[in-house]
Amino acid sequence: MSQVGPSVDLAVSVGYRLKQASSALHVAMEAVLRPLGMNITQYSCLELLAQRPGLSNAELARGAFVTRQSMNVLLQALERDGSVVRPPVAPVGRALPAELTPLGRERLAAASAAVRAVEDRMRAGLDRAEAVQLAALLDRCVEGLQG
Amino acid sequence: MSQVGPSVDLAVSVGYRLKQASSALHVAMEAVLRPLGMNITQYSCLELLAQRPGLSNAELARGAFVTRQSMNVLLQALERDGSVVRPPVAPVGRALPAELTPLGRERLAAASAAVRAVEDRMRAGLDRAEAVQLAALLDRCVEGLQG
DNA sequence: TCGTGAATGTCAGGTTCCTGACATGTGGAA
DNA sequence: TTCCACATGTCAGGAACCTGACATTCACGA
Repeated sequence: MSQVGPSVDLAVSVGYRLKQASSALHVAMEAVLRPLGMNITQYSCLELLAQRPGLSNAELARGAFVTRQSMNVLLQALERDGSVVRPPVAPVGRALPAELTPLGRERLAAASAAVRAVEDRMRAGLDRAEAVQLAALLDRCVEGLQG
Repeated sequence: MSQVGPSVDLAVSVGYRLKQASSALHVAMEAVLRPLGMNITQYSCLELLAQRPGLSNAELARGAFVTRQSMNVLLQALERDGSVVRPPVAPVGRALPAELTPLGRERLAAASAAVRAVEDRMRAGLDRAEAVQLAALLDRCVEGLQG
């Protein structure tokens, strides 16, 4: 009984579950970040910069799964409010390595705690082994879609 | 060595993998639906109607993880091109039960085959048991986030 | 040496989705 | 009955993201 009609059976579709889980995570993250005056993409950008200082706009865009253009306007906003700094001229090529400011680190700390709480809630029904396995399965899905 | 700093470790974050997988699926689905002149949300709407005829605008919105307002403009477009019909007056309450037309079913058939191919590609590296388990784990994540 | 391709930053325009708001219809509680 | 909470459909305005395009910079090969 794999498939009766021409349709994708949403009740057992991995893709549908994926979208559902992603949507729920999106909503939950927006809910906890809004009181902090922060966006999901803004948070992603700051988090990426905390773990890999010096990332360029294009690299940040790939890491946050948005286009260079979207990340660029976001970075300009983060520069304006003093969370991020970029050199006025590129040290090599055209890439401008971005860095967190102390203010950026401070804003990230609050956001990161809130997001970690959300992630913990998401994994509440999973033990450690299951969480690891879920991550591995998702990785293989990405490989299948990209490779 | 669970966590050294205040940050969420993206390299092992389930949430990050989830966003990555969802993004890859989104890109892949858009790529196969674009030649058919169709949107992801449009496809979701038609697929939902195929499996549960008579769904209202609000119910379709919840099923496709968008707002009523977004689904409404989408439904109006699908009505204009003749894929969907809604009664001019609500049979009960304010809900207008939507139905697929033969044209809508036809357009869905092509889209559904394309999407199924994408989903198969996503599960290429997973055996049947792993796919079932992935779906179950994602379900538990949703429960954790919503409950 | 030169030119070709790839990657980057950036600007402009358009599309999609969301938030806020309002009117309408239903069902239960006072 | 009457009132109030809730759900639905719909309109208007704004925020976020994307596509298309262009100039600049580097690496590689003819």
